[in-house]
Amino acid sequence: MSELKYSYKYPHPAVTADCVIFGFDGVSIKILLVKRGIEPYKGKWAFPGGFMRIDETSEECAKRELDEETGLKTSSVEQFYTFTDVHRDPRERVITIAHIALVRLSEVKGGDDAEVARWFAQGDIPSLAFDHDHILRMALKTLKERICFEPIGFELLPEVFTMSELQNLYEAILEVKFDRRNFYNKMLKLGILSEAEPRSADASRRTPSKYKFNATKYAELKQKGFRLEF
Amino acid sequence: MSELKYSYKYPHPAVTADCVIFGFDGVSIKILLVKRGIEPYKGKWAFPGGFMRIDETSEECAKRELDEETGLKTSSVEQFYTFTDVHRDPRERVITIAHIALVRLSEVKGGDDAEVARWFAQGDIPSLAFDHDHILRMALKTLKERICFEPIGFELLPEVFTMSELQNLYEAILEVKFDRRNFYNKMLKLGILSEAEPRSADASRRTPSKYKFNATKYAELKQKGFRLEF
DNA sequence: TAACTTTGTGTAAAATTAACGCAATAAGCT
DNA sequence: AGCTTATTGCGTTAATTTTACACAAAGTTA
Repeated sequence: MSELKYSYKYPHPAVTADCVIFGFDGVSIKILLVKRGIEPYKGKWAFPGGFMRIDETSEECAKRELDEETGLKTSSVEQFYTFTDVHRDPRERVITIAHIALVRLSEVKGGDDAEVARWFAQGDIPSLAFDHDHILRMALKTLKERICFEPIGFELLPEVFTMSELQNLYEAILEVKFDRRNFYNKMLKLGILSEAEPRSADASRRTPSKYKFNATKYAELKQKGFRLEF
Repeated sequence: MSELKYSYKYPHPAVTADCVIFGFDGVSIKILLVKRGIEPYKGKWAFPGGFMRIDETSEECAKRELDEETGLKTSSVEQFYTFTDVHRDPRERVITIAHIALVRLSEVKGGDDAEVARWFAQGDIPSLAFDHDHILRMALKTLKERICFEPIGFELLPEVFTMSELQNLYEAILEVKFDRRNFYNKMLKLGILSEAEPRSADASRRTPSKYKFNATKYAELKQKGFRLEF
């Protein structure tokens, strides 16, 4: 009555997919963690993730685990590094394909059990299970690099946003400060923003213009190979 | 007398590490392929690689396979993407962690069996085994990105090189042409080059200056976070 | 020998980036 | 209500960087 039904000539590592989930509340970056309910590292916070099934790709696995553990559904899931340290899991040899997921906080319904899944501010992350501290460092580094090549920010912002929100996002991810007016000019000149509404006449100075992401224009730019410089 | 000695409760994919090996002959990029001696894809060209052992990381595996299949030893091996398509190997479920290796052609001794391993010019690659065509496309894309952040070129060039060789390398990787004088100025201003010899007095105009990579200066630059713009 | 290539060293114009000014007006405070 | 502060749109100017070429010396090729 052995439960070990799957046998191989050579040892096979287990393969998992983990998800580093980023959100943005208009001011700072948030990261979603789940509290582990079982050993090892029971009670510690970790990234959602789990064992890859034999008939799914790592991205499919990451999305499935994300949904199962947090109820979030997002199309923006992409691998960024595979962690293969021999002793990263005390149970058996496990390698994990780590993914970055971007979700719109504005679309997240608050129904989650806060004891199980919680958003943490970037500077407020507790020590994590497994090698997830290491995974987090790599994820943050990757996010910084990607934001210069792809307008990933638009996956984090609501459909319609202000220039200040966009700037806050870039500043939060890149950990720098920009001059508001120069940032404004640079973004507009890029051409990947369109004004959401034609700025109503009664709008006063203090009411900011609303923008949205222009996917068509971005596709053209991407074709030529562009890069955001900061 | 079953040979299936390793058993698990759930199915485990096999994990391999593959190596896309780049070399540079002073003019163009070369890629090292090995001819497969066994099925599947027997007789087809492929990247060196093989199954990861249970006690080694993917990089250790990549280096070991590289050595075993081609006799090359290089320290510059780094993963760039993990390929997880469900049917990428007809035998069983195999995911592969793909690596980029950079080797100095000047240090490669020609003793290899040309029937088994051969350098191909970049535009001259035959159709490859498995999903290795896909892997190659990704590797070339990754190389283009990395060369803007790290002076990986210096792993491909001999210890001492001329400015033209360096420019040829950048042009080959990025598939663009630069103005010779502007490239020269930009590279010198960066400060990561030192003159190898103080340009002998009898050297005529046609004898180019020799440079080498200044690792100290690069470390300083890297600290600040730099980027090569092209 | 003539035509061409390769190398070192420039320079001037064009484009981009960085730094900052200012007025209008909403919001906060007493 | 009156005062201060913060936010937004729209500029300008100076510094820096990028781009496009010029030219002479000296090998190489035909």
